[in-house]
Amino acid sequence: MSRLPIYLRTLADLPPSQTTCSSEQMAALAGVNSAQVRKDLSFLGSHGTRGVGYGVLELRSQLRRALGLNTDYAVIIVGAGNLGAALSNYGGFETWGFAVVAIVDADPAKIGTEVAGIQVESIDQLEHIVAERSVEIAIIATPSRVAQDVANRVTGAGVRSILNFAPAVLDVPATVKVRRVDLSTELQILTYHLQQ
Amino acid sequence: MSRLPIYLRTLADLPPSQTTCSSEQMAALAGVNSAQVRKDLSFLGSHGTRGVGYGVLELRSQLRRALGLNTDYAVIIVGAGNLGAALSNYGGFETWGFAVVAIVDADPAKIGTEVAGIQVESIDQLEHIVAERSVEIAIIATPSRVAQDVANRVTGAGVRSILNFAPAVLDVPATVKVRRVDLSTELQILTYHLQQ
DNA sequence: TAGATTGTTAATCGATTAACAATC
DNA sequence: TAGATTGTTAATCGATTAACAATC
Repeated sequence: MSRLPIYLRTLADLPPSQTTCSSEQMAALAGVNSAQVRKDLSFLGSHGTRGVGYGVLELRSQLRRALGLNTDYAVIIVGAGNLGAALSNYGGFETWGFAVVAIVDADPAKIGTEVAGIQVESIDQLEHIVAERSVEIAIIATPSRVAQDVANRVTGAGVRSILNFAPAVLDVPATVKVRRVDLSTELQILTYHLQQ
Repeated sequence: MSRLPIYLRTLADLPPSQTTCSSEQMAALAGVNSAQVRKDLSFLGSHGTRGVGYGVLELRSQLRRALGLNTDYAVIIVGAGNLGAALSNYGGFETWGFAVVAIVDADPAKIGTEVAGIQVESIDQLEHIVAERSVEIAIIATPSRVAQDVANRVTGAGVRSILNFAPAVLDVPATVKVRRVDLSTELQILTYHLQQ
């Protein structure tokens, strides 16, 4: 196992009201095999007790550490259009340790307005903001036309992780990680089952 | 292979200016192994010519058929907030055979306004719209609080595919397929590599 | 002690890839 | 014919799972 399986994230949220939990229970919860759960947990340096199960509190903090949920990551959103606004308003980020520290846009009419309680700043400030606020993740929510430009600028400024919502393939240095959320692909996958 | 690999979709868009294309070229394009390309295409009932490659036009139409890109799917967007608006404005849907036939919202202030050239309708009309316009896919872009309610209503109305943007797990009949786009998970995956 | 559950091995399964005869 | 590329087999690789001794 080179990388932590993502299903473990659901277990990082286990209610501590239950003091222990068996691999069988966790498997049912996460929809995987119990042997897999035991194997993955043992890889983390397991702390189960035979005949009893795993201590939930211990497990939670262990998983959170392993999954990087204890650190806060500073996020910049580039593009204050509908998508940028939707992302800013999205409630789920803080829960998982992401802090939106800036929203920037190129449109002078948008600069200075508030989106989700954050003032939109000028894209001219991008490099400055990234450096000053230790931004680690950039979310590109611009038209595809300018996505590559933005990617160049954020990577130039030192960002090493990009979440790209623009329907465009970005060309970045190998050290930069890009994840693309392609809404069409998501719909595509849904249609597999429509065709029986 | 139980299901068509999604990487084939990139090949369905091959420029027909090039009359033939080798498995090697396609592999480079899609970032997979050439043997895999040949195997998958042969599964579709292959039409390559040894020593030459695959006919691009033939391949395109074959892939489009196999991937279901020839049919048009009617989509309803539930929620005309920032996310709903972002999705409506998203240019990529039509390209892949999805037609947004309605946007509905519960807020009377939003009903009647235009989003991406489509008039927002009342959520009261949901069942009526689904039936009348043969809606097959629902996109849930509402607050999580009401997501389950919406899911109940759209499945009740006959929708069998849901793309869920609300950070909530939906409880639906087994015959209904739900895909959840969880923005936090996407960020999560990005952070794996931040931790070296 | 008896029952439950871990941790780990070995078996299984499936997916990926190398290799090459077939053949354009 | 010579070179290129397919289609497919067999080998490899990795991931999943069954099974069970260890042990709480």
